[in-house]
Amino acid sequence: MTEKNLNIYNTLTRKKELFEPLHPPYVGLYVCGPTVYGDAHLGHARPAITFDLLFRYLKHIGYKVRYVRNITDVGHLENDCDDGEDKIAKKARLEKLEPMEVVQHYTTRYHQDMDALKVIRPSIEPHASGHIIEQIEMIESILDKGFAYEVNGSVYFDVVEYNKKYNYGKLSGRKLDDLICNTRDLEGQDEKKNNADFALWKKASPNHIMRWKSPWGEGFPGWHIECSAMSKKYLGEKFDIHGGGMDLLFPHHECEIAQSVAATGNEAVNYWVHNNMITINGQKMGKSLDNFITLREFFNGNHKALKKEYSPMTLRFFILQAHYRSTLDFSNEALIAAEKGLERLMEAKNKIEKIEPGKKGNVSIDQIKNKCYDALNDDLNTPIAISHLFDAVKIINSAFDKKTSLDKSQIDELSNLFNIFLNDIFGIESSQQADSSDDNKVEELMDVILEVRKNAREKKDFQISDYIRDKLNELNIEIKDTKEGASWSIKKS
RNA sequence: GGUUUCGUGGCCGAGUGGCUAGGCGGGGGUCUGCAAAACCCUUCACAGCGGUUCGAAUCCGCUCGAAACCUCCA
Repeated sequence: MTEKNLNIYNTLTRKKELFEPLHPPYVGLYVCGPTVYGDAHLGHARPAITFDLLFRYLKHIGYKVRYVRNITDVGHLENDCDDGEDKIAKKARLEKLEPMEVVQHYTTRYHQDMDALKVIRPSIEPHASGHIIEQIEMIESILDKGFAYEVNGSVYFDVVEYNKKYNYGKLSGRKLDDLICNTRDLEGQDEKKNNADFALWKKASPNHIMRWKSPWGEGFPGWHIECSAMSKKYLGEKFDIHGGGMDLLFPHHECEIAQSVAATGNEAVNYWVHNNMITINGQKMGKSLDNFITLREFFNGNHKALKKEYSPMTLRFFILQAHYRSTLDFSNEALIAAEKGLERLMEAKNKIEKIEPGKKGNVSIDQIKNKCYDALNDDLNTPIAISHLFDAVKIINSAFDKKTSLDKSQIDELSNLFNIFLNDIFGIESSQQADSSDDNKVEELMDVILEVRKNAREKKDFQISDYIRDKLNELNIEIKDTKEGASWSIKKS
């Protein structure tokens, strides 16, 4: 199909590297998913869309991809909570719900939001709570290898011991000595041999709701073990790509490396890929900073920082217009700009089939296509690829206006270009679904209205024709008079 | 304090030794009954100071400023 010369930035080496899977044509991809204790915000959309793009592109260039993205429903400590109660448990008590009820609620809503963004669901979406046994097994093998110790029903990873044989900090560029000196004092710290050690298993306090039996008593798994255990289970001891947000680099991913190496002796991941943050007023949008805007709020415009609502496709396009390793700053202006740009792109796409074929034009669609592939092969450079699609927009518009001419094969190539890149790879789809039978009625109705208006215009009765246009405009239906007659579309705002 | 990044035009964002990024906005024009759309033209740039080089926004150094991580976070 195409040359598989995808280059991807590997955080481990801090370089762009040619992507070569361990077992072609199969590719194993693991991405850290959400902790389901609240609605997803714009920040959550970034890794979802970034790795959706990678998933789509890998498949497009011919790989068979198993994409695993976990749901974290256990194990994250609340920072203001002294008894080691995890986030899910805390929320559950506040709302007097079963923890699993909270998990189910927010998982469903997460799925709805991701579906709206046209994020393809992963091949496997394992829950941490469903893999307690696997996590316990992994902890046992780390204990067996002598890289962990048990204290009081909790098990900690012995970073110092591990660092004697391996290199703790290789991913994030940290040195163990600095870590030991610089770590803050936290609850339960006194149980650890060293500050830098981290929990593999935590003993549950009496009021802790989420608890499981283990060889060390009742408790719950540590902060990082789920990803190691589940990636091993579904992708093997060694797999190709592990993704996630940059904020997970340390300690989460660093600990994952240590756990896998300690348990199996193998470096599990070949390529570490990290997306950057979305910022708001120059600061990371995040749960703890309380400066986040949920996806639902974007979709319906219900947030004081939003001037209007923004469609899922606008958000998707907004995210794709920046390179995934750059920070992306949110603002209404930027989103409106993205919305308009996307509209231009979509309108051009819809015009392709209406172009009348003529003489072969002096443009190379193939060249644009190759440039798009080059851009994506260069560490998924979507902004560049999109800029080439805008070049194609100019070609389309000018042919549609009969200022230039394209032959049948060029028109087909354009259609193909947009189908491949805009739809298949970028996952941008028309937000106007024409799938219900009601829409046919609307279609017929609009034909009648436009016919009336056309007659009025021919009689130069512009009062009537403008009245129709203005009234429809009030209903968010926009009329455009082109040389081929009037067309209508529903405005998104 | 340590680790890792970044600082591009009115806004968002690519690029990274010499060749137009792109989008949005602003200005002018063509088209149109008027609009809208489209098309054409146009404006505004690489934080500062040194250095390397025939040539730097791009490499190096310093200064200033910002962010992420070091604690749950996408």
